[in-house]
Amino acid sequence: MVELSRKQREMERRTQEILRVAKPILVREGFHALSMDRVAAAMEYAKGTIYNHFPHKEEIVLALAIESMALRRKLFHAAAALDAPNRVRLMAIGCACEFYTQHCSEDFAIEQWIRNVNVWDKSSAARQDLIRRCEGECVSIVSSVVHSGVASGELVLNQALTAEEFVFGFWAITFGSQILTASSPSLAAVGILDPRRAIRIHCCTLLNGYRWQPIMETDEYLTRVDELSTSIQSEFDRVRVEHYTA
Amino acid sequence: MVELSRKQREMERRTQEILRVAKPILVREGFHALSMDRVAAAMEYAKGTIYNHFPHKEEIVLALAIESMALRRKLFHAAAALDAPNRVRLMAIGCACEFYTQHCSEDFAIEQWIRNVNVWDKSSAARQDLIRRCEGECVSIVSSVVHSGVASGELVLNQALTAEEFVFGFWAITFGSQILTASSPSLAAVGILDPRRAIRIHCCTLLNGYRWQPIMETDEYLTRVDELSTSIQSEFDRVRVEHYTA
DNA sequence: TGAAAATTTTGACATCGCGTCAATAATTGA
DNA sequence: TCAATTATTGACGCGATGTCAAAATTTTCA
Repeated sequence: MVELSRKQREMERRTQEILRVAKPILVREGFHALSMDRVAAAMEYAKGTIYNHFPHKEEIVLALAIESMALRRKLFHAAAALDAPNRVRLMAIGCACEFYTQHCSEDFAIEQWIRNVNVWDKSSAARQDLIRRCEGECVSIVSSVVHSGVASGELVLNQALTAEEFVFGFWAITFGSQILTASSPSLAAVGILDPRRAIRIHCCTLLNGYRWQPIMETDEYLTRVDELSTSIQSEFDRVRVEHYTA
Repeated sequence: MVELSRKQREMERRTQEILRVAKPILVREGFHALSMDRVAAAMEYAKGTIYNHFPHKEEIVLALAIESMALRRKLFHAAAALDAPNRVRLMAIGCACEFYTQHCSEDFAIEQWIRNVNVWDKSSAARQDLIRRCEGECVSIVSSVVHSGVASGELVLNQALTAEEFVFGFWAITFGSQILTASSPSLAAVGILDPRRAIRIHCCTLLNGYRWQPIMETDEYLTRVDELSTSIQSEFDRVRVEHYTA
């Protein structure tokens, strides 16, 4: 029915509005500051109405995380779609990770909330499923590049690792370095001043260690990543803007 | 004065008792469940008395994290003290990380709380300093092994990376994989069934990529890490038990 | 159209946790 | 012994959560 559909659209529109109100509170003032009362006040609705959309604030957080992860997936997709050698496409996905952390820092911060047990356990199976699927798709995008590399003979994966386990290494080092950079109290004090550069070098060395062709020297790699990062920036920007305006 | 000192000792004893009560609540039921009222009730003191020891629960969490990180440092120290080639000592530190995550899982979980901005920002500069120092010491232990490797000629670090930046790569990949393993919803679904093994392989490849001598093949490395892990287990256990009984 | 039925919104309410602080209890010093 | 000092207590104000009966609004259908 048209009427029902209109109501559903209105409902959906307000759900989105709740998320728009909640996001800056969560990002700028933290989970604690995000209260149903406050969201309701900001929207000029009663608290009960907000509870009609989300059973608790954890569900709001997961809904926000789903949007954030969708943006990540789009960036990964754009990077993998590059018309370039497979190793370069993998580098481009690395650039996507860097772009996401730096220029979509709110989304990066929101994404981390899904790792909080309290948030995760309290939220609905439906949203948990969406998260799982999106994360799986991100891994798939990367592993498809790895599969291409194997298919084209640029990379030989002996029986020791599957493509997904190969990806896991880069996932871990990228994710780990970004979390540590964002949250480690002693990083600068200990002499790690440019963690991004360090990790780029490690990724290059790891790829060389697996003999992914063409082998690149550190300096060459750093230069190429810089160029790649610059050249792909506008495409990433386009994806981001489109994501936010949609 | 003896009297004053006795009082101080009693105060200190009770501070410890608070931590002993708080730890299982935090670990098993989460930050939210850890309330001052509950700690007070469990200890049969009034809430105000607990507030004489800690100004808020975040400070309790940081105090617990300091203990947990001290245990990590001891394990790192034990691993680095091994009478073995430098590359093997580095492997042993990797084993220490694995041991810590698996067999000191409560401490591993507590450690992560320091990365929560709300917890971190709320806590005292004194405890923040202790955390920073301990983390710095952990990095130092690892980088001293790297320095040994460089000094003995087993590893050539060109001007691209400092020893600390070198360490950062292994820190990131180890930390990242352990967080992902503990909290990533899609890991198993995506086909990463033995993340620890995958990361061991990645670390081996990375070390080989940097040509840290002696170069090891994957299979040889996996076997040696298994042996090493088994042989060093009892030492780690000793360190852990001593830490808990102290 | 209009009135009954269904749906949505509202905000008061019970409950719980935080952090404070004046009152109370315990300890110390002389 | 008693005044002074120090430590403990728990009631209190505040703010957040999640619920639910009452009120308001929308839909249905004669």
